[in-house]
Amino acid sequence: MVPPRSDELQRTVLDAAIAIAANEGPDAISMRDIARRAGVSHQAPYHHFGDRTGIFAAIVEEGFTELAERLELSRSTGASSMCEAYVHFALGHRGHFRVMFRADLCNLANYPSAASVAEQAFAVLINEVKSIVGDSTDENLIRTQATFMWSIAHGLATLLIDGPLEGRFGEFGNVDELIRDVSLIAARSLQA
Amino acid sequence: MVPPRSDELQRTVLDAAIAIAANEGPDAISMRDIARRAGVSHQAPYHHFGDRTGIFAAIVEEGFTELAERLELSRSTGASSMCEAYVHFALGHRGHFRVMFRADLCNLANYPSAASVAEQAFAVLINEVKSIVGDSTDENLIRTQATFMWSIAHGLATLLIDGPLEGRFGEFGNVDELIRDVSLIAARSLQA
DNA sequence: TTTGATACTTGACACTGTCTAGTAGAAAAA
DNA sequence: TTTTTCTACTAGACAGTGTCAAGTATCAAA
Repeated sequence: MVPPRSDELQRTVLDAAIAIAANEGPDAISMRDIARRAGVSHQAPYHHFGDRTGIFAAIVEEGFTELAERLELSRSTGASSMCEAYVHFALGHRGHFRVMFRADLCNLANYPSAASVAEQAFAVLINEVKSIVGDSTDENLIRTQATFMWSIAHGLATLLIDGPLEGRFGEFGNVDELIRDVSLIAARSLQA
Repeated sequence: MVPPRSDELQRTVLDAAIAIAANEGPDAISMRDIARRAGVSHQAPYHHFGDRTGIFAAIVEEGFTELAERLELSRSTGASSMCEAYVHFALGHRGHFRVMFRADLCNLANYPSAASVAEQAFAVLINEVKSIVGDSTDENLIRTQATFMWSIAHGLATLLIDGPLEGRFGEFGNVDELIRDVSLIAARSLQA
């Protein structure tokens, strides 16, 4: 077996795992299979990630880091575009998204830095809701509104990725348009 | 090994699988482990379910059957209570719900009866939206509204089950109240 | 009495994650 | 310059998994 002896094995393994998660789901990820494709021994990936859940933690961390960035960027253009940003991130990073919310794959309590960036992404969302309904509003109302907004974005993303929406309304037409329209309804009801 | 020689093995296996899916996630389901606990050989469950995906198909079918019933029952009391019914079903049947939307676990194309009841549940939802916004409304608008309603219910259910909502707003208080409030906002924006 | 179906059992296979114990090469310390 | 230490791997073994193939005991129908 030829050792590639390169520090990029970590990245190679991670990218392979993300691609498999996107196409076949996270459970189809096999450490040995990835090692085989990378041309290294079956134990090489363990050096970089500890164990299988270490790979999932790395994916979660990378995913939430980018999600937080995207949400932050969309803040200036209002709640509707933040919702759109959430859904578009999910569609563009299926591999990450499929892992990020699967608590059974990886206990974030064991990976503090991953848990921290997840926390950060949620904070952006809640701050946006606060800036719309007013920071001084009843705590309970803010909770309700934030949950509403998050549910819409998360639900639409999940349904689009998992497939039950596909082919259910004729030939489906323009997905981006559907995302925009749903996001607009959500943002409108937030103001009211 | 003592053969229980009872037709109830199928039910025993199914219940064990559902319980494991609810507590540790569907991927923790092990055919051999379930067989061991049921006191039968490692191949006994295969007689009833064909292979591992057969168990998932059975869970999907049972889940969508009950979900369709619950949604149908809630129709008389409006869109808000249908949304509540969806979320409460998910919380009360975590094992089923966790499997029902995981396309990677089981290709429904191979299990027509499961696919059929799933289709039926979605139809109830869409019919309700039609009866609210008006059957003659623009096809595209109905699609948007139905997607909106489904996303809210599905998103809230998923977030509650997967845990990211828990402990994020103080001690969380009354979950039923949160579900009702979010459902009310959603139903209100549907009318507008 | 034979046949056939049902509900299992047993054994084997390839594959998995992970534990343990190495090793080749480069950098740091003596 | 030699020795030590660290990094990035390799190699072998183990228990556990889903699944294929080939049995067997029980019972109803022909």
